[in-house]
Amino acid sequence: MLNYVSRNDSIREESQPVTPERETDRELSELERESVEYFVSFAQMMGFPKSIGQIYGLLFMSFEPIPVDVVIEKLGISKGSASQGLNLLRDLGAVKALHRDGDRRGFFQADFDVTRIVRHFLDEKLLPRLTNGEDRLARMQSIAKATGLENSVQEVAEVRLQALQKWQNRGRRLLPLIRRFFRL
Amino acid sequence: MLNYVSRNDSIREESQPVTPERETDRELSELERESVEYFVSFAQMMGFPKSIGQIYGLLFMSFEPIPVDVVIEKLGISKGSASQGLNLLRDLGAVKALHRDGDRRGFFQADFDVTRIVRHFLDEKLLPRLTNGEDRLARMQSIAKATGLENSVQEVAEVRLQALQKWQNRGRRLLPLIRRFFRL
DNA sequence: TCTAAAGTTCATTTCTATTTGAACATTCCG
DNA sequence: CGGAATGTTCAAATAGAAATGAACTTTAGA
Repeated sequence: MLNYVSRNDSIREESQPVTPERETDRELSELERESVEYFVSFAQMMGFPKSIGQIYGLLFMSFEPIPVDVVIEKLGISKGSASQGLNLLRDLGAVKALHRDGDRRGFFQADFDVTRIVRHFLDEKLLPRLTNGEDRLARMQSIAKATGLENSVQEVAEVRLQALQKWQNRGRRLLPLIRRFFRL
Repeated sequence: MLNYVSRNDSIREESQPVTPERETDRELSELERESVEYFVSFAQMMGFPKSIGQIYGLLFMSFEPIPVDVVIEKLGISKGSASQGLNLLRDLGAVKALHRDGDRRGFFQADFDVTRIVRHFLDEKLLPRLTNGEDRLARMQSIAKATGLENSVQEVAEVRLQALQKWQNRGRRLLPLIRRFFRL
């Protein structure tokens, strides 16, 4: 949390005790640690990698925007993970990129509304699976109807596919229900 | 599909043309292949390993109960996977174990009602995560209230945690909604 | 223009979940 | 019993996902 000033190591030559850059600023506070764990679990539920949850969890509990290098140090993750993770989060709209005058680094701030993340999950993860299931089911139904199967077998297959269809339909109808429920 | 007779290789000495054990019986029919893929996808959505989906998919489209060795041959999976997978499915109630007189092998049959699988998902996968989230959130709230934080920081933290609480609550209320929707 | 900081990319490594298969246990039947 | 068929277990192999980090590109400002 708090204040991440650009560290122009070159200028400050072991002089003033200017906000002496306490070691703890580079470590997670108890609150940050809990937030990180909370969102790691959440991210995994949504099918995102751990690092995404870590980054969002950190930003969520950060009092002000954080530059990438601080994200890296605090979470102990690599430059690559941080860069990719932040870009993904930005694309999801879960995180906003800002910049500050006199600082070349990009800063990031969490969007505290998880709406976009949930919507992305529904649209990009759940919906495709549902659709995929519908396609496959339709294909099975046409195979079952096609000639070439014993009558008894065909009948059994059709009964089962019908039962499956019922569930598939329920799943499909659940989606808008969830959307309405979460108002998104 | 069809007829899996105990193969007592010892007795049938290259004599009668008794249901000549066509090669195709050991391979997946088109319908079975689709069913397997369908349930592999479904299983993965529910957080189960692929093999669970394969096995269930095969049994779902099988006209009659199948013995373990046929599951192994048709799916090309190992004895271990088949054994463990079938036991898990049996524990979930997704599959029923039977035995046939004059055959030492155990036979398995799919329960065509996916209710149990979905219920297991809700109870064992979703609910624990929700509860875990609630615990962590409560912990964060008590940390935030505790002394030791700047007033401004504390206030910001509390506002954010409140927003999070709102989502956590929604998630919690969604669960019974889903249950009602699926009638389980 | 040149340099160093910042950021990106992606082949390689690391980590984790799943599967395998061989050893072991059990059961059925001669 | 004896032993073959069946089923279980779990250490080790494998595959797939994610993270790393070094090479590369871009940018700012001296």
